[in-house]
Amino acid sequence: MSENSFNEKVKELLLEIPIGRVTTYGIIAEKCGMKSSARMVGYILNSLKNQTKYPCHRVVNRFGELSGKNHFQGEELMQELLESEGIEVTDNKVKLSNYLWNPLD
DNA sequence: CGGGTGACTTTAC
DNA sequence: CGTAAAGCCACCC
Repeated sequence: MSENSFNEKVKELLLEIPIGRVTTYGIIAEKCGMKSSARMVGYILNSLKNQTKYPCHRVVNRFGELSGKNHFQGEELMQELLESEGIEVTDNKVKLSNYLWNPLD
């Protein structure tokens, strides 16, 4: 019995994201075996946003936009966290070409 | 069981 | 990366 496999897998994957890197909902979804349901990733992250244990701020949409920043505790908290890790945030988004993390890495 | 919603993605134009 | 439409799945009423 794998419990809430999806939820659990997302948590594990979040903890595997290296500092100074970001990933997308689609990648997480696919890595958890539900690539068709990237929406669920954001939905689950919403449950983890209050838990500082998980780096929810390192998850962006496919264009690198901070789609979840509005759902964070502070309005600019997500960007501040990313910048504190060395990630440059411009126009409310990051450069996936430079910061995107691939689980295979 | 059905309808609405959401931190998304893909395809088409 | 513009808009529009469809797919997707958990959760709530």
